[in-house]
Amino acid sequence: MTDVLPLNPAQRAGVDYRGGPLLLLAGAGTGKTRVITHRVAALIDEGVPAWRILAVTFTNKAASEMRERIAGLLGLELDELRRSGPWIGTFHSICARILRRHGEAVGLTRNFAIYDADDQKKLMNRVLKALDIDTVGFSARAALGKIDSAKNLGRGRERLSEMGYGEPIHTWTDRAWALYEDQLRAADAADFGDLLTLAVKLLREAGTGPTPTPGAEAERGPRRTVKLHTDRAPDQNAGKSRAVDPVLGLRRRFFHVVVDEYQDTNPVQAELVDLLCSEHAQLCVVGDDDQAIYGWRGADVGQILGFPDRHRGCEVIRLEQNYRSTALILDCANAVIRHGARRHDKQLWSELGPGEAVELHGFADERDEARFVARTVQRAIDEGESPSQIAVFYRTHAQSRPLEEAMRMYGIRYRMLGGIRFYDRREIKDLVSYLRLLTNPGSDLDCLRVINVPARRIGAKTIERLSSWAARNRSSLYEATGTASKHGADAGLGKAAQRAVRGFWELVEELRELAQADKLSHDQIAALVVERSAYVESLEQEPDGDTRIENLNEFIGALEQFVAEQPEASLAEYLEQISLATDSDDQRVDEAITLMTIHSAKGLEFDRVILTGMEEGVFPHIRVLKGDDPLALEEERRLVYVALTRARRKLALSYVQSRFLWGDSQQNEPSQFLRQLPEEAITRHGLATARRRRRALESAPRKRESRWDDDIELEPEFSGTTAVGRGRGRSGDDGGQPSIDYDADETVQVFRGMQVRHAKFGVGTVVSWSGTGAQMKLTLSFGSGRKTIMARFCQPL
DNA sequence: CTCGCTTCAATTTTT
DNA sequence: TTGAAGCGAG
Repeated sequence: MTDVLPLNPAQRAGVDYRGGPLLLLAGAGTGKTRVITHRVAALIDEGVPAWRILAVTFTNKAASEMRERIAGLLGLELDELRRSGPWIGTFHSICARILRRHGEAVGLTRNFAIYDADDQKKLMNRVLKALDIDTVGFSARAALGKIDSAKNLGRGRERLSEMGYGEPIHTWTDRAWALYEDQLRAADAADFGDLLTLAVKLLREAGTGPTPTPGAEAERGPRRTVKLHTDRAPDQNAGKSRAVDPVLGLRRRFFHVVVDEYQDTNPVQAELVDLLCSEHAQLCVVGDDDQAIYGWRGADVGQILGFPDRHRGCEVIRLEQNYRSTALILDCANAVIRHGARRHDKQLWSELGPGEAVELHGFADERDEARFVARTVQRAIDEGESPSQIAVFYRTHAQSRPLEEAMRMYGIRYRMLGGIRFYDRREIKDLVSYLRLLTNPGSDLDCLRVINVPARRIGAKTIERLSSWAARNRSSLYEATGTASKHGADAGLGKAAQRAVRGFWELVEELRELAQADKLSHDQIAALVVERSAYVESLEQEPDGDTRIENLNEFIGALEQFVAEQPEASLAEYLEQISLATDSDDQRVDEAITLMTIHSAKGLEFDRVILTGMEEGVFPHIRVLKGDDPLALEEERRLVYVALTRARRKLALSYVQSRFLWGDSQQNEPSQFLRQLPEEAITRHGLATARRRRRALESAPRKRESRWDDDIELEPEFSGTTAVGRGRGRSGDDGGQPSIDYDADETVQVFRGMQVRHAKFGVGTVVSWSGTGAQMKLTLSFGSGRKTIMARFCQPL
């Protein structure tokens, strides 16, 4: 993390090598980011014009971290670095940037919108309806899945039925795809796949031409252009006598290209890299085949494995010294990954000493597991560990709920990555749709979304009439509202409907004029949308209205900040940032621990990691076990590896015997990956069912006879129920409920998670209790912290 | 036209 | 269990 230590020889080589294509195989925690940032900084330091440098990362977070660190190394302010113009971003953001500038050729204006998964699904549903496709087993999701995989392979609207998706059903997909694509273009929109495909198409069709060599400008370029070129990027002095095709210019622009997480690039992305590498550019790709976990998104590990073959004279440098984790943790990670096939061989080692053994815990069910997690976290925080350095992982989002509940019950602050994003909230999407409609009235999807939000008496029937009018007159839905509100009888609308539609149209027109007048900033426009549409008033009527209104304000606040930071940027560019944002891009909250899937943990590290749900069918996932793709299991293995190598000092894994998931409870064996952990690196902690647990409390630990973990010693301590029935301690699930006497004639059962009200502190949740009757004290968790209070001062809710 | 009800289907990982 | 889509009553 720090840049205080000197680079080790391999890292140094990665920074300094200039002899051609370079493959940097960087195991987890080997200082990969350090090498990349030092490399870019060194290039700039050597006089390579910064705008000639392209660095591609996997997440926006990684991109901003890289920017900061490079700026730091060069002693520049972030703004100075930005102005000097290196391109640092994710594939998607770089493509979006290219398309904003040059997208006309592929049918996008500079204000095009980016459709997220939700938008895509809505659009596809409309398409399927329009085509009258509602065959069983043909969902929008399935169609989009096929289309997306095709796009990840670099195809654009070819016939899926001819692409190896041979089944008859895909003639439907062909038709659906064609219409879907038409609708996207008509709406001036692109989906995630389009960003890549269209950018590649653009670049590919820009043709080829002579390419400048690095340094050519300085050595033999015409004097006058030297300055121009070395000082400023071409697109920053647009309009200056440059006859060259600007897109072709892009292909010749970069002298140094660095790609991070190369193991997770898919074929389109690989082609994009090639297209952006001018003939003499130095390409440096960095990655770890052991951490390839995006095969399902079209990424191809073959890309990194075969890189040396595809690039003649390629230099391969291996980073194998791990600076992150202690040795026992690495032993586990190495052991699991060693079972994998098809990988560049490497062995991570660490000088940090053995550290603590990796803990392996078994539980009866997911609630026990969650309690264990909460208690472990609580103890760690009590002992001074920083919550921001603690993470809990799971394979799928579905596993998060019991964990969240346990956190709330214990009053532990947490944040969750990858659940419902802030920008996915209904109210935010509504506002965004309004904003998109202002810049882009052709977007039927957005029009559809807000035409009756807040409810203004425009229902399905009216919308249907408007759409068919629009279809007949080959206009957008929004245009139709405009016309219909003037002479609405054309569309067959009744008086009331006409008035309602007119109201909507006038509202949007007014807002559009204000937006186009350029007098108001984007955040002011957004505030105006909310105000004029009376959205807040309608939210006030709803159950969770307050929260939603707060969210809107937060959104407008964020927009205001964006305007302050980038006054020149368009609204479309801000909305782009939103579309491409992930939760992991959010700022780290210091006082909260993090709950996330392993996929979103990629690239992160924590002092303490708890990996939950290590069961067959959960991890490896059931779809992998049932499917017939042997490579899928390998990807699960790599996922385990990624999870384990996130931990710096403390690592615990847990599994349960019975898990309630998707409506019913399933009994699963411990994950096969657990068997691969070396005994000498782990300590085992017991599993017990609820019944056995009680027995265990009475007698000393003993062996059990189940096929389940014959070798596991029962530990009465493990799941926090030792004090059941004794009326104290952090317990209180099954049996032996203690009670509070509130009044002579009223006794109330106490249970953990129970909500009570205190006159001064408000509503809190029972975490634990001690004493009985009038002497009983409750430990309560309030939003602000915990308090221990006499039970008789609390009211049950 | 809206609202509230029922039914039904889906349920990995994400830019 | 959840969410979305479909249906009928006011």
